[in-house]
Amino acid sequence: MSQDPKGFATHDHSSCVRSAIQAAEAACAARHVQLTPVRRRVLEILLESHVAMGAYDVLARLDAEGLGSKPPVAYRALGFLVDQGFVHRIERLNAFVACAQPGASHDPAFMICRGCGKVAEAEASAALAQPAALSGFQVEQTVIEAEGLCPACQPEHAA
Amino acid sequence: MSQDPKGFATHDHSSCVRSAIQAAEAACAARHVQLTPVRRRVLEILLESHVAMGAYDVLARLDAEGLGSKPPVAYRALGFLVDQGFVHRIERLNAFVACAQPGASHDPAFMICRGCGKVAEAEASAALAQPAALSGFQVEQTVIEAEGLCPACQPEHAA
DNA sequence: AGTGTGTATGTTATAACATAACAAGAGCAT
DNA sequence: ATGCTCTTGTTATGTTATAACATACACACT
Repeated sequence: MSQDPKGFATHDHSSCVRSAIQAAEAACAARHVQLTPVRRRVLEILLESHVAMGAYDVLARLDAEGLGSKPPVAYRALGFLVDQGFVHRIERLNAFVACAQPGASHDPAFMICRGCGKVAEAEASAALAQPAALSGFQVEQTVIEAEGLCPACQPEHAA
Repeated sequence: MSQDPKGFATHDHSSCVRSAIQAAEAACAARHVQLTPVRRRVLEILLESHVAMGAYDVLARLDAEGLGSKPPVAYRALGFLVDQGFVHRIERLNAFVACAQPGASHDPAFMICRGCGKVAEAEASAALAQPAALSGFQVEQTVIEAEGLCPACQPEHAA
């Protein structure tokens, strides 16, 4: 698929959230796994923005809401959401971001704005297919993360 | 350049080490920075294998040799080596590996074997060029890390 | 109702990774 | 000898992540 990366463009965020939650609910039902209150709330928290959050930031929110105060609570919920593909881990930041394209590609690529922290999701070209084939390496999972500046955070060059 | 990834193939490792050290010495001289004993030793330690090491593993080695026992010693040396391009940080592992291709590309891509831990370095195709252009994102640095199995660690399928 | 099973959560403790901040030495130029 | 810069030493702490064990809850079977 050659989809628009979507990430940084302004968009109807509330519908973005709604569809993500619905997709998660549907997927959980289909897979016979539970979107429990903690798990659902963590997903909602991450969906509030397209900014990546650390596990302890998420935990602080849970704590404030009385949903849990100890690290494993946050890590377990995040682990579940990552396993189900509703949330992605950003290795570069040791942080987590809600999946922007529910149902779309696994092994996505990310563009991380160092200005505003927003993370956009894009299609991962098979970046290592050729060298892997050459060397006989069997790729199981690929991390592709670019850091830089989103359009809104770039210094105006013309004016 | 469309270079052989080299990584997992057996090779003359001592010459591999020698050339890396020489390249580092030359580069340091050219840039008027110092390859001090600690820095040099850290590079040598990482060069002993193509396996990524955590900062604390490196530190343990330094400590055993009387070269330093506190985290900042290791992190400073590693930071220097990364800045100079002699060592790469593997985000996925929170670990460090000696650069296998002194002088070659910046922004390399890595293949990480989950069996033996070896890390091979390859050319990073411009994996995000297209989506970045589409969305107006200005890429400054890219992390490309594939995890999987190197040829030696793949279960024999035929026999 | 009682019991077993599986899944999820609560809690303690600790492991693993990383850096801020300040003190002290070493080399070199003035 | 004084000041400057770079490097290292050290203390303390911050940040990220998980192992291990206890508890609870739901459902299924008898």
